[in-house]
Amino acid sequence: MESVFRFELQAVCKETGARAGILHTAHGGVETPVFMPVGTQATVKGVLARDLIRDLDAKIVLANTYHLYLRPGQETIRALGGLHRFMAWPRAILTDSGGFQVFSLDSLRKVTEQGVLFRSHLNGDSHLFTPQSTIDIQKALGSDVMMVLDECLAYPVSHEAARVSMERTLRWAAAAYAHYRERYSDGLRACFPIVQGSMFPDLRRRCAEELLKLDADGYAIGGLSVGEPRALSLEMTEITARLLPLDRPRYTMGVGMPEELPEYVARGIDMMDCVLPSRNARNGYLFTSAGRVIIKQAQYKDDPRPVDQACDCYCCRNFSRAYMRHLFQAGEIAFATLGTLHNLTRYLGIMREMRRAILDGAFPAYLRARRAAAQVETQA
RNA sequence: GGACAGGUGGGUGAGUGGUUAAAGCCAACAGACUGUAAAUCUGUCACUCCUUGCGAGUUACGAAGGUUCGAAUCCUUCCCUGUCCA
Repeated sequence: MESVFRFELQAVCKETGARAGILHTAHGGVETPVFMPVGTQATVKGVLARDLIRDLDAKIVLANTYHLYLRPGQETIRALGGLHRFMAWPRAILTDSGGFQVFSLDSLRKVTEQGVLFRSHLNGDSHLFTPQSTIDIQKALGSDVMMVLDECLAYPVSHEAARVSMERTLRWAAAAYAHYRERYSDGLRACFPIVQGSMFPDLRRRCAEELLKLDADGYAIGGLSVGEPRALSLEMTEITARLLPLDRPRYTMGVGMPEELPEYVARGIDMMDCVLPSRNARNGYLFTSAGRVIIKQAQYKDDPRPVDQACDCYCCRNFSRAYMRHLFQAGEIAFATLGTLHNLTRYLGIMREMRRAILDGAFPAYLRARRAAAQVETQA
């Protein structure tokens, strides 16, 4: 029986290795390269699932195992028909394992060989997350793409500490994958292991090579955007991506700024996610084709122009910068909605441009143009 | 007319003799944010000067005087605000 989940590679840029494809899931196809909006708590903060579908036409979003396990609990979600039904999102969902919370909640957890012992950030209760339990939780949620539990390290760390951690992440990945194969590998969903190794090429290489033995549905590159210089994130991605199988999707976790997206795609990455478009929107930082707009700045007080004159999102079609600034200053909820809608439009628009360029064999020219534009913005 | 209570930096509001150019909050201004403990967080917020320093000077707690080494803080008078009584 052919698996519902599969990655269809449609085009590869000869010059850069950038790829265009379709990730077929039980909840629809996902054209790649893709940016996945982050919806940690079963909602992309600020926007409705309806907006994500009608306005943004997003095909896949993220949700988070740790957060949904703590509240409302995966059994509650399962009883209500699963995560897709729960959040009225009929399209694909990728769930992160909680590995990022090892990094972001570092003061509330303890890593052991067995797994990660978290003290709940909500009430202090202890919860042990194991490679197997995080897969069980993600299955209960009904995730289309499950992630194995990994240890996301902060930067910088010593080579030795990174090696010890990476080896443990490898053992966890093997355990999680065995569990997944045994119980849930029904072709309706996928499971991705995560390459770690901090900023050490030899560790990245070893980790990737070991994970290849799992013959996984796809591969993620984790442990980036944890405080390292941007060039290092790209370098680690490049080193790692080269080792990954051509016929499997590649996912760089937690990146990046809009001008960085083409750089990842140029290194053969198919999937990305980041909280920047949604979080920064709520904090008044809007991404535009002409650079950033920090909407609270006094210069926008009477500015009648849309946030981005080259954007046709609902926000830019209807509202001025002056209005957006007013909403932000007044603390109005509508600002978060409009700003997030705009920022995600920008991100998804960039991804669509890139996909088209790759399919048209025009990606190298696209990349050069984007790099030139980014150069100009940096100097401005 | 009388009795109380008050008048503090853009707003609010602490401070009731010295470590106070004056807490906190708000507003304003600027910055950060990268598999979301975030509609969050940080910085600036009287003026002038320089050798930019836990630097120097000036002005400032209704007004004007006074006491004191030293006053937003104590005293006197005046002005204003609120409440109550005539």
